Amino acid sequence: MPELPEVEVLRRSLEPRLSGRRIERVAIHVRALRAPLARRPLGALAGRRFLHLDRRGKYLLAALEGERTLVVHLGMSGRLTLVPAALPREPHEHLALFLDGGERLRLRDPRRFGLAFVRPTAGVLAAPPLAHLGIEPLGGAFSGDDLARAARGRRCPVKSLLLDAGVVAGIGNIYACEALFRAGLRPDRPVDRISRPRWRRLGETVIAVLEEAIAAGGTTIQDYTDGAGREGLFRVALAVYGRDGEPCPRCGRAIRRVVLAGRGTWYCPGCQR
DNA sequence: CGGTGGACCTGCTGGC
DNA sequence: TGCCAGCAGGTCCACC
Repeated sequence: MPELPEVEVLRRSLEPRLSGRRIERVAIHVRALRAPLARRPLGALAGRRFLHLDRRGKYLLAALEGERTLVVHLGMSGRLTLVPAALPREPHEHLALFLDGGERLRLRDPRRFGLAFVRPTAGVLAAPPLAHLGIEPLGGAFSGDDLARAARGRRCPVKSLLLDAGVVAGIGNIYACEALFRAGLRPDRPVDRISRPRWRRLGETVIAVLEEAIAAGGTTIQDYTDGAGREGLFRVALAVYGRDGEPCPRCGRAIRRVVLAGRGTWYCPGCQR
């Protein structure tokens, strides 16, 4: 569900409400998400205060006192919200951190593709599964040149390159489709048939679409909300994603849906070559 | 080695 | 109305 913009909006919404707060109790209600929920390390978070929230790709990193970091990945359907502690537990609420001040941070995830685990703060970025992540597209260091470099020796469709977290971290299906539309590139164009200027343009559209989505509060299709339960508004700005049969906002031709590498893929056959 | 397809889960929607 | 197929924002792993 959530891609980089949604995780970043979540981070911004939770950071001021979490930092300095103390975890009083940890409740675990399910054995495993995508990986088992380790009871002991999660339970050992009790008594610690939140220091700050960071993000790496689609991972949310909550640094706590005592050199512990809680890492959360929302998978497809995960939702992390801060609610009153007395609010009844909802279905699929798998993990809850009860905080001082009478609130709880809860993780709901119907499909259980998410992750939640604890690591020593010092090594969290260097250890799996974060270690292999590629460049941060919004860090200021990213450009289309990074994509061109990663494409060397490969022949996969350009959309697969954008979705490869080892190349760029945080782009998912929605923003891959939207960036390719804005760059005028067909999703199935092989990466060995893209010119340097085209790569640069794609790099720029990736940054622009991610930044605009963050400014709009992310994209809500079904599940996504920020930490306060607010939905994202970027859905109305989507040009192609989920719009098969609708007219292209630029040329009016019907948006087409195909399946590429197992994922639904939307593009305009007129504008994207 | 790179690339694809299936597996992992639940829930919603649309067609019959 | 009810049922079932298909599809969903992600990632990993087996296989060619």
